[in-house]
Amino acid sequence: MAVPTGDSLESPRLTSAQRVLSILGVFDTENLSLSLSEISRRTGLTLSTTHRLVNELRCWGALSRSGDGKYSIGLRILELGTLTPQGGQLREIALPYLHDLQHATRANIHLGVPQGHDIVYIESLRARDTVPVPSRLGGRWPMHATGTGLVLLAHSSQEFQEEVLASKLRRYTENTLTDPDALRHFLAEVRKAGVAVVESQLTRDVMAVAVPIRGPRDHVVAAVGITVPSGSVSPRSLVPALSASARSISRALGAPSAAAGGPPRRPAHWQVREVKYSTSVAQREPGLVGG
Amino acid sequence: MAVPTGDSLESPRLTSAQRVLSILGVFDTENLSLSLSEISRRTGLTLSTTHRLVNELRCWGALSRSGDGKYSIGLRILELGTLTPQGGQLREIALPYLHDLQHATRANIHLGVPQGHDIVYIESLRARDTVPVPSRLGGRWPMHATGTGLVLLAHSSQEFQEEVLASKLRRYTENTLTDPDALRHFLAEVRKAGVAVVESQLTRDVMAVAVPIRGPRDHVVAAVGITVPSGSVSPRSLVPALSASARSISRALGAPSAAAGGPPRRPAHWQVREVKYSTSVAQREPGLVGG
DNA sequence: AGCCGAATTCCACGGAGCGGAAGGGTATTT
DNA sequence: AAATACCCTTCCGCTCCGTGGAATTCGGCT
Repeated sequence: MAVPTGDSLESPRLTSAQRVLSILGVFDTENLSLSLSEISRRTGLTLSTTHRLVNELRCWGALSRSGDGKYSIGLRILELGTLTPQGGQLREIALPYLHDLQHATRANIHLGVPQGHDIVYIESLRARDTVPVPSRLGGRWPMHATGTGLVLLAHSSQEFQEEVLASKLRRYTENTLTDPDALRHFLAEVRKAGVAVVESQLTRDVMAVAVPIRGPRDHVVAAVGITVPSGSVSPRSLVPALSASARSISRALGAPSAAAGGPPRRPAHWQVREVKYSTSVAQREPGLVGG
Repeated sequence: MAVPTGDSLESPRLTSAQRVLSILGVFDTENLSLSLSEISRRTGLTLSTTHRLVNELRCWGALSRSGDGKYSIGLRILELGTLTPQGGQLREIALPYLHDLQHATRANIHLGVPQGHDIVYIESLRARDTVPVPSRLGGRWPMHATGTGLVLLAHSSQEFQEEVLASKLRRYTENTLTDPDALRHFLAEVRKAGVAVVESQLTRDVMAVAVPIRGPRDHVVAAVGITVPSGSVSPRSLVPALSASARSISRALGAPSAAAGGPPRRPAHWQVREVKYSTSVAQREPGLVGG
């Protein structure tokens, strides 16, 4: 159905569920707390509608009201977020290894998973005495611009890779890989070497090294990366520690290829119903995090 | 079955926003992934309604579908959760100090903020070689049952304390403080000593030590706690490190009483009656839907 | 005071969303 | 192999809920 209005501000005909979600969607890192009117303006909803929905969200705990009368995201959302397969179990399992890795390398450590064309960081351990990197827990960046993202992309399906390569690839620095052919070549290298080393792709004078993490069916489910200031240390020297950590995490996740010594260890009493195409991590944790 | 009998599940006349939220609400730590039908049953919504709403949520990223066709909470929720004032900035600021604290003590570290009558953990650093404690990031427990919760309660408004004491106080172990008078006495001790030391209140054979963290207006905005196995170390020996960390975090948050170089903190008179809005504690929900 | 913006409440109308029912798929049972 | 029992998906008419405009209150600023 053609849109009859030539108005630049057409009414997007939202469903009521979309209205609710659009309210949550106006919050971002630059808008951590917003007044009712601001929410109304940014969503395009009328003030009365916004008022009613915001109150329902607040009662449920999805929004909270701070001292100045403004609204921000509520703790209930934080709780919910820990229930994601990635942010919950995967992060939980990986965390001790990431701590060890940071302790050993004193660098910034990131753990990321794919979502859409982006990579989302489900953990970000920042070193105190190194360059600040623009990545935080919950942060999202295009895959082609980060070391961890390129690792994930390299191990994605062929069609997905082409889909990403065909999209608009934003250039962040002069080093950002945006040429499809160059990227294809780079991704092949990453697959072959098992590690991605990038320099100043997203941020100048920052080097990143990243390797994949595999899950129960040996699929790449996440990537772990280290970022250090350019020239501080040889990136290659970080690879062994990084690889070891990634392998430990993979093993803890039940990845066959990372199984210790003998045959692939299978989590007992855990019936895996044959799944068609599992792009996400399996559900239950083997439960051997501690010692 | 359309009989409006006095069934335990009567039709609660939900608004459409509540329907959306109720879908998100059926996920918890024991139900990390649910099929469409399960969501439908647990929410009480009809299958077709559930189907439509779930799809809208999935398109937006609030839900994701895993390989086996089940749904779980989506990464977008995780991202949103990092935008909460507590889970975002506060956690971000506190994290390095908590890491140091864990490194020094090798114990479980928790950072919690109040919500309703509960305490919610916005960070949980688990020691590898100690007892497992039933607390995870995003976990929620009654204030009266945890060391951190008791600290927060002790520094809440008088009326809020009474409100909590008047509510049903669940007993988790034989040590759980459930008697209002005993609790009042304990809370007074906590205020006086500036630290809460509890033993096996929530979990047997686990000791917890917790101290408050103060924000810009010197309000207690969070609590940090350590848990160790009973008898392993003297809880008192952990207090100095814990207090130092809490003070560092308070200072980083801009708490006047923790300002660098200032005079030793005096046992503040807590008659700060003019609590305008304490951003967190005074979070009641007077606005009831409908009305 | 007067002005302005924000927040809150009220109400009638219209169409979005609800739910019943039917169709198609897949695994489990007889 | 037929039968059974789920589960997921789609369609469509009716109804009731949500919408948005207007009116009211509140608070800050000149």
